[in-house]
Amino acid sequence: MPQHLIRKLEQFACLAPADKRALEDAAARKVRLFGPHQDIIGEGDEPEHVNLILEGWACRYKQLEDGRRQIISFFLPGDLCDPHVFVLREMDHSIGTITPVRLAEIHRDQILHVTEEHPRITQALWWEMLVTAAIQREWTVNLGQRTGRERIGHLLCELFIRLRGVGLTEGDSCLLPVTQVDLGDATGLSNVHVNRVLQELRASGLIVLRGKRLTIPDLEALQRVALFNLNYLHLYREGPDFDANGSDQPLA
Amino acid sequence: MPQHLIRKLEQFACLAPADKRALEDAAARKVRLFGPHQDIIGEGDEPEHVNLILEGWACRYKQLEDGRRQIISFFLPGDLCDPHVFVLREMDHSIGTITPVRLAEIHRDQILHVTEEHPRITQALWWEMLVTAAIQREWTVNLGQRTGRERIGHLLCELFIRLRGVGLTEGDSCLLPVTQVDLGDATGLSNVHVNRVLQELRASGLIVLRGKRLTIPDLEALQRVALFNLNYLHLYREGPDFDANGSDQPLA
DNA sequence: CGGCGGCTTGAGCTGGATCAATTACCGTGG
DNA sequence: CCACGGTAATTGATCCAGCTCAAGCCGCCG
Repeated sequence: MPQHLIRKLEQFACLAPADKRALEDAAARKVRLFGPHQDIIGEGDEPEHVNLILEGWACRYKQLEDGRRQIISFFLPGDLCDPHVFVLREMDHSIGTITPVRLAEIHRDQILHVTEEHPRITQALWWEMLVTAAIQREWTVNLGQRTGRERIGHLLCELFIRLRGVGLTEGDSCLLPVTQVDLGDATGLSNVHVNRVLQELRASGLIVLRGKRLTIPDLEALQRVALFNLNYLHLYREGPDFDANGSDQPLA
Repeated sequence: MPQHLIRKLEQFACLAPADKRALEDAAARKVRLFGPHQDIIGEGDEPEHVNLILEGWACRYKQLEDGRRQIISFFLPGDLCDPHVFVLREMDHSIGTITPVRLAEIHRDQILHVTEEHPRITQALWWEMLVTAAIQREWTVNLGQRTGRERIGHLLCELFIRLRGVGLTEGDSCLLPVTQVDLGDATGLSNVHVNRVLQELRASGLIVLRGKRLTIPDLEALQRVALFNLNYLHLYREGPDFDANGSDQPLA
């Protein structure tokens, strides 16, 4: 079931068949379905388990008292919503679906068990946590320094490359099941302005966007326009003989 | 030496004397001094150890090719710069000082050793990592949704409360050793505009700022103006009989 | 005393916001 | 097959928060 997670982790580590089976097992215990635009967990709730997105898109968001809403990150298939969140008492933000979502609820004991038995997975989850943090930092840069066109371009690059990492692109295109309002909430722009920026990107041939399908004919060109530097996604890969046992896991 | 770190962690967990000794020991091995406006580690470098700020202010930042610079987070005394960073091959951002800084370089094995022997510390470091991530998310909201005055107000609230947590406030005031350019780089505003916002906050009596000393006569008022909600700092505290052994550590 | 980094202030400009329609795109029921 | 209703995309017009440029000022240090 969790092919996407496995595929993602394999960008970093080589997992043995037993590792994969352990992940499959953990993700099969409890599967839940959500409709579009539904909260998976809300601010103030107590997190009880780790959610693994199996299918569909979701997002982390925060709403200010006066209604302004910021999307803090997108969750794509294969993404884990905080593999450790139960250390904290309550959620300081919400997680909601964008499309219909199928997810696996993984109990904390499961996580504990899997990571105890499978050092490669532990190592790979560390990598995934650190990359998630790096993405969050990059969003800070995006919102703080980039212009509208750069922000949107950057976000599209990131999403495309992340989707590619879990096998959800076809050639130079992918699905982009978000509204322009969502894009605005993620980039700190108004929906009207998002619309205009998208037109501009279309007009300069940097993207093709029809319905929910995004095509990026020349990814490098878009990256250039958006000042997108791949390094923060840390997509190097350890050698095939990589063995997590050989390198100690910090904090573990 | 690492009183600030200990004090910070004690906001969350009760540390035994042995725990504190272990932290003191780890932080005493290798101490380094930096001048102001110096890089501690740069983008592209390979991280070799964990840095613990003992004294002074530093920041994480990222510079775009054309010179635009975003401060991604501030490091205050007691802050750890990524207690796990060596999982990644190279830095995707830089860390630089603001004031002169005294820091402890902690070797990864040290961290490993301390966390193996001291579950309460492990738990507390998890808490600190998660709060760091929450702060990063809040910055995303800050940059994406808040107005200039709200952004600056929010940042000042956050810094004040974090400083208070490590014992570096005196009553309603603290040191704020950053330039207005720095504040601009952190909030995505121009230095000129930062200046005007500060004037405005001063004029409305929300802050007193003379030289490097910031006074917040009415913190709640400033919080209200900045739409600052304390919850993301997770400053509840476990009971005095809290014992990390009783609650499993995830991923460990 | 002169130089320099940082703070202030003024003036004019603009990226992006807001407000207000209008139009395209469904999915649904008749 | 079409009419209907709701959501999302688009367009136009106007406004403003925050930017840029430029100059002056202040305090500190060599």
